[in-house]
Amino acid sequence: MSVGVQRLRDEPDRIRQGAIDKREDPALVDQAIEVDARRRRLQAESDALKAERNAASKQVGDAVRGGAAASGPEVAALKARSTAAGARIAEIDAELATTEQQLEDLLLRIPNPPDPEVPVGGEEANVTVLTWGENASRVVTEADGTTWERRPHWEIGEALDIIDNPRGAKIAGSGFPVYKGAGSRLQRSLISWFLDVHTTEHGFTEVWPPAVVNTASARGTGQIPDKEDQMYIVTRDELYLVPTAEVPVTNLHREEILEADQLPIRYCAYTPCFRREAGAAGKDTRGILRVHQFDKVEMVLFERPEASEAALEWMTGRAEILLQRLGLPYRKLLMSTGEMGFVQRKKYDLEVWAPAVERWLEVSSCSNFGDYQARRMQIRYRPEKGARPELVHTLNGSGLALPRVVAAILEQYQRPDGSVTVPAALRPYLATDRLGPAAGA
RNA sequence: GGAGCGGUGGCCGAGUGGUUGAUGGCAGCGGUCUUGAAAACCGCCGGGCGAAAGCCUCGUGAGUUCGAAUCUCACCCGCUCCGCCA
Repeated sequence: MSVGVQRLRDEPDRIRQGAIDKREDPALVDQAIEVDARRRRLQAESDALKAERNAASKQVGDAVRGGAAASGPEVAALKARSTAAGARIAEIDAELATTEQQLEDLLLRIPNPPDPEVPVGGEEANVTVLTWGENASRVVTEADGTTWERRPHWEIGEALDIIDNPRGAKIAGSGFPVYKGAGSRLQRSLISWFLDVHTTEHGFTEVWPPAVVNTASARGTGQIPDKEDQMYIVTRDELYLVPTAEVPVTNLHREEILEADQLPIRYCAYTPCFRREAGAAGKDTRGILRVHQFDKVEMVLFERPEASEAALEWMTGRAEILLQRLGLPYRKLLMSTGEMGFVQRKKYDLEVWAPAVERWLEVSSCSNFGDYQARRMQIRYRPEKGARPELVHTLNGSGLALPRVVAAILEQYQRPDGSVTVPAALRPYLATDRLGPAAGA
């Protein structure tokens, strides 16, 4: 129930190649085709027997109403026919059920084939589509020839008393930072500004969803079973803390049939994001680059199939605009088949330059899922009035994730004295043009 | 947490064992009429599998029966009242 049996029959080669390029097992494709054929054979057999049983049952009713004795031999014979068919049906349906389960299991393990434009390979195959802005250097040379060195964001955060990791660790655990004073206000400002730009300039509808979802929703976006290890689970109430707003917002239209004139639907939503980061122990332990709880504004699109390709470019552009207006140099990467996830068809990552740690930091990931997610969630639309429903295409992208944007700001806008200039776009929100001890943090 | 009521097609809403996949209304689509529109009238009008015949689907799952939307059991969800909390 992910790649679609119809497509499996229509273009097995493309799906097989897609699996190879994504470094998954192409043999599953052939197994699935085989199981599908068996499933259809059993289905036909079951249907024929059911037709037989239904006919016999109907005759029982007709005979009794026609005056035959309910306990007479004529009725008894009909009943026997129906019962016999019923017994066979039970056997075949049992086999059918296991076959269907097998097929579903196989389909769930076949990845969404990448878009033809996606470069084949691993990390080395990622294509830098563009770079924007001039990367600042760690060592700054002033006009008078003096030099100073940028300090990493965690030092600045501590020095300005706006990020408190140790106390976060005390009250919740490591990876749960506390933002304080101007740091807290910076969070609010970024969230508000992102949402304001998306809603007032880009036509998104703002959504404020729950920060937990139920099992069905977690399954809908593929969080379970695929990424279950990454999620915090409230077992007592069978709830999952959202790892991204994508999960609740995409599920908004789960199992719905939309009208064509509703599309495209464009949502933006802020939520805190909770991630266990299992298996990432030891990576990026300093600062706020990799944490268990962070804040993010997400864009979620529901599009007509023919529009999704252009929509990915458009949506990625909306995220880029935010970085440009913050004045943060960044690069845009077209991710290779090996780097992109199981369910994506095409994915761009946006990375900002953090000049003190001299690293590119991923702040946005924008993907087109084609109909893959929609199939799993049964999100459909009617191309024309009265036409049969078809699956929509879904897309989503960060616009943007906060911690690394904050880190980049603290490094990029740093001054020799350790204070930080507020990017012009945020000044109306922060009500100051400088973060520093003197700014009343 | 306790008590009660309820979950039927895009929506409202009939239907308590036998041509009911489901009466009726609204919405929608096509047509007649009209300069055009409205009104009126006629027709169409849930979804899935399947090449088709046909099969499945009335919250979900199991059961009773020759046969279930209709009966039984379990579960899920919603609403109302009480309690609790803000």
